[in-house]
Amino acid sequence: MRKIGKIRDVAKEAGLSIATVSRVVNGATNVSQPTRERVLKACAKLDYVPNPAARALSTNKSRTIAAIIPTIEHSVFAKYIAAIEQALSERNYSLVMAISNADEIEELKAAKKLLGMGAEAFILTGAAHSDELYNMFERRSVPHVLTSIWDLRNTSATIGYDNTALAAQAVEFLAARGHARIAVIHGPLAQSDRTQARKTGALSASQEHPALDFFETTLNVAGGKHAVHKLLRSGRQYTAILCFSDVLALGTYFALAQAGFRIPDDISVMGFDNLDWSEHVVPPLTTINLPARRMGYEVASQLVRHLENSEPIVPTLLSGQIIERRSVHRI
Amino acid sequence: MRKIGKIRDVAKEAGLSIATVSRVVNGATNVSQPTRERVLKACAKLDYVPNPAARALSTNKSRTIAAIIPTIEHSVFAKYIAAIEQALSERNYSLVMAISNADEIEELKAAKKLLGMGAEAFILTGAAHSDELYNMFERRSVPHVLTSIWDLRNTSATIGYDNTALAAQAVEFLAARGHARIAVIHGPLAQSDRTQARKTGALSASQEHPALDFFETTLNVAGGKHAVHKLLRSGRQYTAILCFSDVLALGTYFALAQAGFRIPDDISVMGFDNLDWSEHVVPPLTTINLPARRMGYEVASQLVRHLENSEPIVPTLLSGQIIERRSVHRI
DNA sequence: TGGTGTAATGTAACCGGTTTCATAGTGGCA
DNA sequence: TGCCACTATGAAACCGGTTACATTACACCA
Repeated sequence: MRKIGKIRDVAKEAGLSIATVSRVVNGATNVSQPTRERVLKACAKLDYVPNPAARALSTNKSRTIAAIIPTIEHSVFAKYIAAIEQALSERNYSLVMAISNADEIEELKAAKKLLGMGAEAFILTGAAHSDELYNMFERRSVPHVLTSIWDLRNTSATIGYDNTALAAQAVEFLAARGHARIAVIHGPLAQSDRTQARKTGALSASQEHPALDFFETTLNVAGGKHAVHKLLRSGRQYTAILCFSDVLALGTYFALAQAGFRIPDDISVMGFDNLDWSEHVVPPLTTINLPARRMGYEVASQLVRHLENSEPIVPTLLSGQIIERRSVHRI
Repeated sequence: MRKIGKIRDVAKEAGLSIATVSRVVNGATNVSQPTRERVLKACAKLDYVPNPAARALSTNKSRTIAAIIPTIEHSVFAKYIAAIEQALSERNYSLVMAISNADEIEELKAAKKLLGMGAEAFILTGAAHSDELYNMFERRSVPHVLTSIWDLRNTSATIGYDNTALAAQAVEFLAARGHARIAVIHGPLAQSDRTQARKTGALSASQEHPALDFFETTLNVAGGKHAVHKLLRSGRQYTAILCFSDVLALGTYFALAQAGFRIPDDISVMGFDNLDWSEHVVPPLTTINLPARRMGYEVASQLVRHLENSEPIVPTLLSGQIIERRSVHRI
């Protein structure tokens, strides 16, 4: 097993100084062609890879960006993280990731750790974060962006959707198709300002009509099922169920099937997210497309541009659209 | 905005040497209590956080472990990654992640980048990796473990399941319930040695009886649906469908519903993975539980123990079990 | 009382790069 | 031929920690 060379070894091997080796490795232009080749040959021979810590120490740059997400076990976040990783990778940055379980304390702890590990910038989800976290970012002037939301009044840059408007559109969409009594199923409000925003949006679009009843549950298939059971037991007649996540809609599909309801003949169902399987359920799910992948890509590339060229981070609204499929019926 | 202090500033503030500050920060025991307190106060006052690059440079440790996964958009990987992250986090390590899209070239590129970013160890998926990757690990003696598989003959440590045996068990399970003609739906063989192993296992358990037909498709809900369409068009009468992933099983459920088949009365369906929604589909899916979370945890903790105490990495078999629910019918 | 062992602290070398600045070498031009 | 401008290269300072080793101070004991 050959010994792995350091820059000094490479310099010795090539009969040059370490400064020249460094120049070649970093692609400086003021190196003559023959010299460059000698260095490259020596590098290859010694299997040289620059020590990242040394490099980070002297340049004061780690080329590492941190993302903290509430959970990865919801495919909308998985898509989003995949896009971030890809975008960073293309720009030769690395992603360090932590999962907060939608808990501000855990998030703060994770952020400290990631900062202490050299992250140069942070990608967060939503607007709700501990003051201490914001203070820390402020004091150390750590660039960061809030995603999945779009809010120009926020002091931090936001790149994401207008959850309020989108939920309002969904309600309007159902109302326009004659639905007057709608059950809304959503995840835990306490854990997600985005869910809150959607609820607000739905309410603002209804104004008594259509009538909206909200059912809070856990954000998974089981939660969707439970909510439907509850809603069925309530005895009220709903003509449509609006789920604030396709995952809940999937649970809704199964609970309704079990109870003998046909979609959309007996009751309509609408989702939110447009996950990759949404068009393949039966009947295909009418939902709102959230460009999670584009969001991840956008955040990552803006952050890199900011770090490399000090370009400002511009708050960006990503537009969602209603995807009409077969699960909503016109009354 | 206060200036963030370096170790020298802290030393000056406390009226001590940088060595003492370093000792306190790193929890060395040979520091007197009053001194420790003075240092801590100075640290707090200057908001001191050790520079990770400097630390990594002098200790030659980055406390960073890399994981390369084929895709994150399959929830079994998401669960697994979440567990890795959690385990590493508890031990004060960081996770850097890359996605290979099941492509050896991409994987190699990612590994180089992550190594060049300071990863101390690697977590890979499956056994199929480029020779160059193995050589690189060899030359630089990078600790690594292969997951999702278990193979004592592999020169690298493996921590995972015995895919072959598990698939065989699944076939035996169906055979024992009287199924003589089984359709097996699986993802792309070329991309996954685990899928290949499962196919091998299924074949070894059948020996002509039960008869097995294999349907290769994409690894998602749409793929499951397409495979079922094809299988239905084939005209053969299958009494059971075995899916090598619950995701495919979900597609199968919808395709069968669409075609007017009832599960399990008309045809049985069995899955593989036991994703969190598998027990909530209707009927609840009989499947094989793969302890993805435990696997992630195990890999991460073994790797950390290896890095910190040079403990050897011991290949570990994680047992999967058949979870019998309602989707398989006894003939 | 002097010697010795031990605990607490300081000094300085070192980790492996990048980068500033100095210097050597070269060709062009008067 | 001598000077200049410019390119290619090298020497050394520096990044911010850790740690081996030196030093100091003090308690204990013969």
